[in-house]
Amino acid sequence: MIFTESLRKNQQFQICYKNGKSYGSKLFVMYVLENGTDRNRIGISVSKKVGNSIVRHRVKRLVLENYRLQEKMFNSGLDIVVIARPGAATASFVEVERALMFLGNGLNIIKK
RNA sequence: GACGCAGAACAGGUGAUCGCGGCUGUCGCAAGACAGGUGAGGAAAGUCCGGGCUUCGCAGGGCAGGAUGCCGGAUAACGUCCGGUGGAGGUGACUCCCAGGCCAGUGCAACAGAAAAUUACCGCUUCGGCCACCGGCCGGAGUAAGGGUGAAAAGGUGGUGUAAGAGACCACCGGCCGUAUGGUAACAUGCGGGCCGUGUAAACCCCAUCCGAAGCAAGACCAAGCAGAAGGGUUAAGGUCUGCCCGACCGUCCUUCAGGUGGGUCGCUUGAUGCGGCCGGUAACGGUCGCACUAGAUAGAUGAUCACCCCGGAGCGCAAGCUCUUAGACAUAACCCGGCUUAUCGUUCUGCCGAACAC
RNA sequence: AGGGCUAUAGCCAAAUGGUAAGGCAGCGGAUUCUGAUUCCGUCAUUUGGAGGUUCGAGUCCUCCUAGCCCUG
Repeated sequence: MIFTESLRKNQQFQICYKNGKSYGSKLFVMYVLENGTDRNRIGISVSKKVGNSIVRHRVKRLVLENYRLQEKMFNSGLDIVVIARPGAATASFVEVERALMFLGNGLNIIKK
């Protein structure tokens, strides 16, 4: 991914939760915060309640793959945190794509 | 043939496009770019055992504690595996079993029952006395066959015997002791004696064997950075060995508050390794020869889309086949091995069984 | 990585291997003109699941399943 790094430290997640804007759908909750750089940072959080290791890993990959394919459509300079809800365990690639577009439009971070 | 039993292997495949982590090569001061090749499992899981490895005051002894528990073997070791013995199940192939010791000691056995371990309620027999028609009552002695209770009642069944009975005696069965034979042993079989305090050690416990502790966030090195203060103990207290004691070593240690870092390299994958042949062994396994190198991430790399084949499901059809649908089960390495346990859609192969079913 | 705890009626929970206490709630009844209070009665067929030891397991043993906690 050209414009994007990943969020790693718990502290960065906490800052995003505290100060960022949030929007939710059936599958995911998204937090967005401007980070003051020209690059995006994305963090994906999948809790144990969603499923076992296989399921959690798959959800993470689906979200990351979708973001990668749609990367150019997003505004830059953002910290994005995506939290999976239990319904995401059985979601397909297309369903994840729709959910992410819906959340992006709701937070006004998609380029027209 | 189907069903069944045992064992082994596999865990969708191929192609195209986009994408990720190591490795190698080329270019580049560097960041990085390009190319090639490589990249999860039978359980990677649960973390239930065992070992390697590393560190610790690396020495040592005892108690406590824990684990194992028929016999023999395999192994680095094991609670694992293999072969036997005994018991249980099945027609059978075969499968299952924490299977030492209540004649060392202590404890427990509710309710019922006379009695739950040196028992006698209802009974049975006999002797004496009294009342006296058959017979009954009281007392003494013998006895444990029968009844009833219970999960379990002092060997069982049948007979001899007797006043009534009793392993008192006899036959068979069971158990114990001794002995002989076979077997490395557990044990089996035979002979003789002879009938003896029930069950529970997944109750405490006894006996035999084994166990130092912690864990790759172990541990080693490099770089960067900071600031100390207060209180307490101080020759018997402390020093990462879970507890206690002895012994030996060190010379300051502990608590609270405050401050700094939270980066990198190694450990890190060549190993009790895998595959194949031959030899030894009933087997587990061992020896030897040849070939192979097959993930090493560090918030943690394998995914997505499309097409075809295969598999599963549904419909049509005598069948061949066609159409539609679904992308599959369980489950993601984190120092490494040997096991165990648990989850799992299915497919294939090998050997075996014969009660019932079909031909 | 290492270690510990819990699971019993809708909720809170007790029980030495021997009849699954008790309270709250619910339901039915009594008392009252009606309601509250009070009193009586009722409510576990699977003690988280599977197997074993035992004459007999909530309890003892083994293996699982959930949930929670501690240390680094």
